[in-house]
Amino acid sequence: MRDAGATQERLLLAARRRFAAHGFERTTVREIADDAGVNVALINRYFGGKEDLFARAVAIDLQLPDLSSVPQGNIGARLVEHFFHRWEGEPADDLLRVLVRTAATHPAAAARVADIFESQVRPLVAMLAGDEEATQRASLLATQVLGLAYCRYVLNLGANELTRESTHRMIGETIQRYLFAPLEA
Amino acid sequence: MRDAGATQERLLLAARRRFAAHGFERTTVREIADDAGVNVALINRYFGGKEDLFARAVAIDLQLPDLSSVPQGNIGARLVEHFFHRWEGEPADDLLRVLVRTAATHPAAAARVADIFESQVRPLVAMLAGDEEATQRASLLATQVLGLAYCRYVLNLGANELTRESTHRMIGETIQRYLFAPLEA
DNA sequence: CCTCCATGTAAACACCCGTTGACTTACGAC
DNA sequence: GTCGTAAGTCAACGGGTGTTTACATGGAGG
Repeated sequence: MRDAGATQERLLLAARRRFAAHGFERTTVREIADDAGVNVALINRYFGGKEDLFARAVAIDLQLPDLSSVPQGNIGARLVEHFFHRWEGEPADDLLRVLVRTAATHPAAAARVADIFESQVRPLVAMLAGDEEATQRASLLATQVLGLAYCRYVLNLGANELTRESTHRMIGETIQRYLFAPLEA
Repeated sequence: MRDAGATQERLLLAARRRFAAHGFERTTVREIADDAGVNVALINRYFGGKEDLFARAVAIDLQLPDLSSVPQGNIGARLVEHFFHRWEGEPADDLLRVLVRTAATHPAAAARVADIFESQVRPLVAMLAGDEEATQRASLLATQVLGLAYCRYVLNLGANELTRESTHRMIGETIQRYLFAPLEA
């Protein structure tokens, strides 16, 4: 009944939920502790403080799919499918939302997004489209994917319209273009 | 030297700057008052409180350009040009940044974005592409434009790469597709 | 069964922030 | 010139939040 590891996990889960829903500044450590069903002081005991808990909560892996066996013409669609699945499929859908929401106001989260971009997205794009234009293509891709996440999962803007099949296709084609279409006219 | 209107303007300007740079929760009314060179109490006297000052600070008009004389094939490019000019050209570039940054965590700002979307973007799209698919096309457009703003002006993600001429063209083509390309396969 | 340490609790501390009310100062009217 | 009112200042209050310290508790080892 008294398990330090389990309580740490419950605190992390509650923290991600709160941070994802209301951002860093608007969530209090007491709320998180209440959600987890433990005392507030344990946050400081186990993580050091609110900031450290936050850092642990946003230590997220994108789990980008293996695209080595996907035909080049289908990669855009495959990526969009992956992202939608990632955002809506699992119950722990807060994993990425917390990042997109909090990165707007919390420097550490913004740095984490930049890090994910550098270490996970850019290498993948480089592998697909070559090193030369990888940074620019990855930047373009980021604007569309993060924009989708920002509108749909942070602002709930036009949420009803963004799940339709045609939307997947339209955005998939955009990703495809950003990856492979010639950059110069 | 003692001009109520002028001090209110100075307070609004300082507020927009702070809110744009650090979001709503992380900026204090004392900072704003100091920037404006006046006493804190004036914020409450003139605006009622921090929330009301914020509401006034984000009362922004998109100033979407008149597209009636633009050939249909150039509308995407024209819109992208307008957005880049709007974001980078003027000194008061905080006007939109404050919205995109704060909407992630402040309900009033999120509501304001939704309102701008409904009252300014959707009608324009409806005029260009017809009422039938206007909502979906406007939603798609929003994901790309807000994503660009979010990456470039909130996160500073790949900022160096996103100003190039080719980027304008790539994103302009995306806008063009979201406005006019057939939605169904 | 007793003891000891990790686990968890409770209360208080220290600080910051938004707000308020009483006070002071400048400017215009007469 | 003086008087009144708007413009601006000052200091204090009240609430909330992250953190800390001292205390309680439960379970494993002797």
